Amino acid sequence: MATKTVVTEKRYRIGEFATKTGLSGPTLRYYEKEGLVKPHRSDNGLRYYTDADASWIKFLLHLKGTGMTIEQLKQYVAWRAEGDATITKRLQLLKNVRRGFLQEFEELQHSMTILNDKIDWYQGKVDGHISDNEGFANYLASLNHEE
Amino acid sequence: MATKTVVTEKRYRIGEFATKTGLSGPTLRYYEKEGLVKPHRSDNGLRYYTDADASWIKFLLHLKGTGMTIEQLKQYVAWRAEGDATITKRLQLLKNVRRGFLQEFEELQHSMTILNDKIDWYQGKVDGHISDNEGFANYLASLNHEE
DNA sequence: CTATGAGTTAAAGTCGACTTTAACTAATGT
DNA sequence: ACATTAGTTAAAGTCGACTTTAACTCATAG
Repeated sequence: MATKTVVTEKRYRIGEFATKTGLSGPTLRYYEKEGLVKPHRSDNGLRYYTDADASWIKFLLHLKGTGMTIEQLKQYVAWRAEGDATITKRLQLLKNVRRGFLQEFEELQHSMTILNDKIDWYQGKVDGHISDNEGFANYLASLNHEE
Repeated sequence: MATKTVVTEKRYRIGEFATKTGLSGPTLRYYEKEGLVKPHRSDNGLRYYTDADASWIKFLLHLKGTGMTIEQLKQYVAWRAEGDATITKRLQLLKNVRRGFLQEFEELQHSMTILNDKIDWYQGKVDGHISDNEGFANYLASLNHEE
């Protein structure tokens, strides 16, 4: 009789998983304490994570990247655990997050413009294109940005 | 002999200036303590700010918005106080800030894509376009984003 | 001229998001 | 077997960026 081979999903212990996700071990434990991720335990009591857990963490980090706080993520995860009944709540939460994010995004673009102008101005001074005593306000006025 | 009228710049006391800049009084004092802004004093000892101070604060807030920390702003301000000898240093600092900011910007855009996809997925579930048991991973795969 | 609302200072407190410490147990290479 | 290296917990500490408190003084309308 041939040996039966059970294909088991890869198990990552916390150290390897930390490397994989770019988080630290303590941060993973912290996220777990906050209920954001639920690793599994091997028979010996050590945590292990799977590739599915990695996808989940990545998704969470993207949400976090859009400005969601840990508290908001906890709310989202709590609703998710409640099942389909909370789908509209989750959708609403994500839409609110997107609204805030878009707003922030516009401000970022404006700041980027200002930063670029300032860099150009300094570059001009360094390269001698801008007279020694032309101020930045002056220079800005010479561009056509609204403020 | 006609009365001489000296046109004086408007003076904002801290409360009015806080409203004008969107910062709080304590925050303005904090920034002052960190050397980011130097308000003036009237004869009675109260702080006052001018429109030029407001422009300066706005500029600082834009830099802050691009990800500069208070410490970096302090460095920038310190160099600025040293005069033209530090222009290349300041230019270099701002360019570094821009590099980091652009990098962050790309990550933000990616997160935005994920957030949008997730919202679309929820919307699909709510509207019934997506079958009850199609997971997000599945849905993502049906789009053509790289990850 | 006095009540009420700003403004003053220095110092302590808060908050979010981790990080570090301490005191342990488990796994692994030689 | 033993020395490293990795993992375990709960609790305390850190850090950046403010915010709050306390104990004052100053400004101004009635």
